[in-house]
Amino acid sequence: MFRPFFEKSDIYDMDVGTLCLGALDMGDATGYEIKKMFESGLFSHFMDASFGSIYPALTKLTDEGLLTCTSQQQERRPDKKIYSITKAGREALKDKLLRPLAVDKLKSEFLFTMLFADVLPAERVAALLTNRVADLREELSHIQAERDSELTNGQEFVRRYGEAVVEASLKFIRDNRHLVENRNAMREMENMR
Amino acid sequence: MFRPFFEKSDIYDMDVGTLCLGALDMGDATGYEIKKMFESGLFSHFMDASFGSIYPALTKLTDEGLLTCTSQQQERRPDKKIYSITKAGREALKDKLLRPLAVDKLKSEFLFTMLFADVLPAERVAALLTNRVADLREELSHIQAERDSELTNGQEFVRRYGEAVVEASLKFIRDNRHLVENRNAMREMENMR
DNA sequence: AACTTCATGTAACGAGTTACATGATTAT
DNA sequence: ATAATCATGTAACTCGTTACATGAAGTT
Repeated sequence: MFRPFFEKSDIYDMDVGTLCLGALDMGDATGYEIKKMFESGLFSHFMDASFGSIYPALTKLTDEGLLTCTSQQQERRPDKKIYSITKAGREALKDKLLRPLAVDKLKSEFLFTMLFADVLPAERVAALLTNRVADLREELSHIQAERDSELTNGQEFVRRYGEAVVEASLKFIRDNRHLVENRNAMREMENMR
Repeated sequence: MFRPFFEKSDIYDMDVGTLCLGALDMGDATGYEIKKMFESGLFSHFMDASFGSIYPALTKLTDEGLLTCTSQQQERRPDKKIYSITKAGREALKDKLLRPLAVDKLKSEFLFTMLFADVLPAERVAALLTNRVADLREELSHIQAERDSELTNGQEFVRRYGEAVVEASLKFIRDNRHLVENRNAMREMENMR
């Protein structure tokens, strides 16, 4: 009988605090800059967080001694708070990264919608596909833009992974959109086989 | 200047209620069966929900007239409640599906972890990759198992999409794992280029 | 014996988002 | 004029999960 060697509560939860720790492991940054990292760049492809969760997380992590914070005065603006990860912070991050991972789950509104392609107006389906292609192309160009920068092996692996998946999606849509766009063409192909 | 033609609140939110409506559009089911659909089968690849959200959603949807419910008595078990989507329910679903979509976002703990491959123990990285391959293989076999069933074009599109992405991921890992597994090999390859 | 499947439901809790507060500067 | 960028922070809210309650039948 299979007995799990870990409890559910042990499963590594990629919460905002951990995300911030990860971001700061790559260099000092402010909360604002961390948000930007989640919006563009390597991180953006598989994580997200809002200011409303980043700022409190940063405060909490600092209280716990996992980060240090230096304020930099600015004129006519709130002080810039530059956070740095501490040794304890690096250890806490590494600790989290050694825990069992949950299987990733994609939440795709696009795929959910495509499930009903047959009952949706043809223009809607076409627009959905076209937008999707545009989004993927944009994502691809962002990913490729990061090619030049000096990345660790891990970062480069992740970058290429994203690139590969986006390229495969793009190719798939190119090759298969007729299936949902042109319903008659589909039936003809079925018959030809 | 760009003026958005829709408000944020208009953006289609794939909440549990909508997921249930979608599931029931494919045929009558109980809450328990809907949960199973989210755990395996076509739906499972990009959505999820627990009993704690499915049952209340079903009750709410019924109150709103989007579903009807017939109880089926059972011996020594709670009555089976079979839900059917109503005409109003189908319209509500279609309505939702016509709203602007948010760009999908993958939350991947695997990729987040791989970002730090360089500072993680080699065995951890190897195990991560091996587990990932196993998970993907399993997912692929599930997706392929659905091949025979009679699917609508939309469903078949989604099935093949999942298949294509999983295959691409598998191929990617096969071709690129050396990048994070064997750090010296990586450097040698870099020099050879 | 112990666990899984069947079957529904509720309450407590948690982690996040959205919206607000504040406000100068620069780009369109 | 209007909006976006910079910059931080808090409070209300939302949506969902987890854990519990209940309990028989079948599987390992």
